Amino acid sequence: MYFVEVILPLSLAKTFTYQVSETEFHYIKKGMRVAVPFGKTKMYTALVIEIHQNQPLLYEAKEIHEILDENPIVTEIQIAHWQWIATYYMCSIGDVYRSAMPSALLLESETIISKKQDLFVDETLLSDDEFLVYQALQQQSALKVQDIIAILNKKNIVPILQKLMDKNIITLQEEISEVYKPKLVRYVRLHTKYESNTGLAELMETLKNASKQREIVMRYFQLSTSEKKPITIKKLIEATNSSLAIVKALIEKEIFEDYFIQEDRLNFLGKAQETALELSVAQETAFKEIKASFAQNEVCLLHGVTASGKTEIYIKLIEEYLVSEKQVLYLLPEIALTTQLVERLRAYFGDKVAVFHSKYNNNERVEVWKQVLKDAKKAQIVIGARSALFLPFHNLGFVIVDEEHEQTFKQVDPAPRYHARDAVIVLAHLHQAKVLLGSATPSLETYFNTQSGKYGLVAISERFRNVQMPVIELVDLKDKYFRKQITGHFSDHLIAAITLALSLGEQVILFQNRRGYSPIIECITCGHVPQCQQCDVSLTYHKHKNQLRCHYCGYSMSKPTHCHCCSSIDLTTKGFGTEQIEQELITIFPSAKIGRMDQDTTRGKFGFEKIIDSFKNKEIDILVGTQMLAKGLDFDNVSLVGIMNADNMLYHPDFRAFERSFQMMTQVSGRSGRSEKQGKVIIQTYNPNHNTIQQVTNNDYIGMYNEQLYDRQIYKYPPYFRIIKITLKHRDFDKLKEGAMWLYQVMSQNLNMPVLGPEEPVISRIRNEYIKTILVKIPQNNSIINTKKTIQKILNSFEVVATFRAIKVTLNVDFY
DNA sequence: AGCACGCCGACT
DNA sequence: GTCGGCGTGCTC
Repeated sequence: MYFVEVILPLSLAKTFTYQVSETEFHYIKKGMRVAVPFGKTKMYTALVIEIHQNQPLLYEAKEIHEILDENPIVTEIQIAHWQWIATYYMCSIGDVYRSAMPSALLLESETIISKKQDLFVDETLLSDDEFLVYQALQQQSALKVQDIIAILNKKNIVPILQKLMDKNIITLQEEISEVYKPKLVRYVRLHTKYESNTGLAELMETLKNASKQREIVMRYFQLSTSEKKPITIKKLIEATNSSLAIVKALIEKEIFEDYFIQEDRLNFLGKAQETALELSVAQETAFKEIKASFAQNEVCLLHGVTASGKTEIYIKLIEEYLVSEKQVLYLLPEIALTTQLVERLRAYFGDKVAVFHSKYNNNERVEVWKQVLKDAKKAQIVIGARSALFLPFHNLGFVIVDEEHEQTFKQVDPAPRYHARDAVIVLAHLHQAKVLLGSATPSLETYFNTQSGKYGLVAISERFRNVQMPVIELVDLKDKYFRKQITGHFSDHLIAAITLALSLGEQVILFQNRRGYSPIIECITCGHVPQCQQCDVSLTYHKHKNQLRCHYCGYSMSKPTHCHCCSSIDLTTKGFGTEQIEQELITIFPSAKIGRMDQDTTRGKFGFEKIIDSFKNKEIDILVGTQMLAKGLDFDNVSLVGIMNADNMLYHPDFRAFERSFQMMTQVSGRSGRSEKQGKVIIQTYNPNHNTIQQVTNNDYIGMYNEQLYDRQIYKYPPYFRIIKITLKHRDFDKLKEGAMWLYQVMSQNLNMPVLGPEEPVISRIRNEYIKTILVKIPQNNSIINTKKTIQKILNSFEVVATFRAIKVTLNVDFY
């Protein structure tokens, strides 16, 4: 007997065993997909990871439904990598499988309802609902479950279908349909009967009274002789300035016939334009140092100040790996950044560059997947956000993780909650490839690894083309308020600097790390603050839409005219966001053009690009935005960056608050002065003497690193301790509290390390679910693997307790 | 994750 | 009396 071991795209810890025939046994290879029945009704796309002859003893294995691939579409390295992710991040392999594969390759079955052939139905015996379904089936031969739900306007349709089955009127069928659709382009050619010369004369004769059609035919001949290649319908219509209807008429008359050719979606037609790339002395030195470092270490950190020209070094390195025919992966924190970079890389590498990220549609993703799988030239360099690391590389030689410190590399929800930087280092190790991490403000962990000798370190301390680092000036808000030198949220100093920059035709960026108008609306009389009904947060005021909105669940209500508590009409706002800054700018600088960039203005597919483009084209003088601004964008006409309030970042209840504040302020400052002129940065703060702010001002990364590292050691945080966060959620507060306490006690008794909690997070209720968290801090010298095993065992016994089973538990390893 | 099975409240 | 709510358990 023959069996295969498969992974299912479900959050289940186990693999499953299915029976196959002898022929199938010899055909199937690891990494192929098979459709399998699972449970009573469902069919899933499973992935074969083992082929064996060990019959399961406790159950009878079902047979697979069909084999979906001719060749493996997942490599063995990938399967090994997925298994590492599942173990390390404590999730099921099914979770990894589901998020790693483009969804078009992972099909679920759908129930198709169809009417039995040639039957006589006594319609009077049908209920109303049954009759409606029966009637619908007379018009359409097959219906989906969703269709029937829509027809009957009911959620539970199973009983009705059951009755129709009993009456022998319908049958149900499970169907898996391929979602991936190759792109087909429609072409025309002359019908075969006119190919001969006599046929041609005959054709002209038939068309002598149809001038437009005749013109098209004539034009077709011209095109086919001049182009010497097939002609698309689109081209023919354009060339003759006619319409599809006329061409269709010709096809119907059997003068033309149409046919389809499959086309590749990943067609970049441009050619590499730039060839010679000159590195500056500093860049050249760094380039050589990186190569030297790769002789020793698998991973190297390139720590270059903002605008030090890291991209040019990346390009030079990529070139070297292309020569040795290796695949290159370039990871970026944000999709929005890809456009700028893709253009730049394509200028050098032409059609060898492929792009992969989650905003791509399913078909495009499948095509990138297939190109990478066959090690095609047109996908030799892949640029993508974190999910690109799941592509089926065979021959990976080099990985770049740009802006390595960015939190967006860590997936928060859903599982697998992996960190792309760390996961890709493991992947590179499996391929024996090299990894270059790049950042102006490296994460503490990474820099720590360079200090311990685990990673190599290469630094660039000067900007590209000798541009100077910006001057950073601090404005003491306390003093300014005392002297009444504040208009809205702007100090006189900042206003003067903006005025100067505008008068010189230069652009300004203002940074405020909070969207909306103001985070809180408060009643002056009774102090009441409107809260979200479902979450434990106050509602944020959005002036433009005159709404109060919850940033956690999206709930919104129109702005109240009076206090819901005491009916007073004296309402005031507290705190401020980008929207309010924008409003104030309009009154202070009425002639300036002002743009805003935050989650609210960058919705939609090209929202981000639109704002960036109009800023680049100088259609915007002052750009106000949130942290999106900090993400490695290049503008050369920005001479001033203003940070509206540095303090709200510093006092986040998070052990990384200072590190993050440093990174964010340094990155935003880096947007200033990218061409010959030295840029300026103005930071408004109530704490000008705060260490972190001083470190930003002095561009003192090492100072920040040493100070924070000391704190991390004292307070038991990474890199000295690894942290696993366990989140518990339930609608019933008491049940949650009891369960969390039980879990905490068992864990602190069984784990020989700090266990903290159960704690209520700052936002302790979201969408009507209460939340508690427990933190486990694993010291450096402890075995991470054994600790995770113990935690898993404890969680298993937690699930056995009936009252706790309903509590949702999520695990987040390295949750920062 | 789905989905069926099974036990209790609100309707004809 | 039934419809339909969701708690529980299983899926090779």
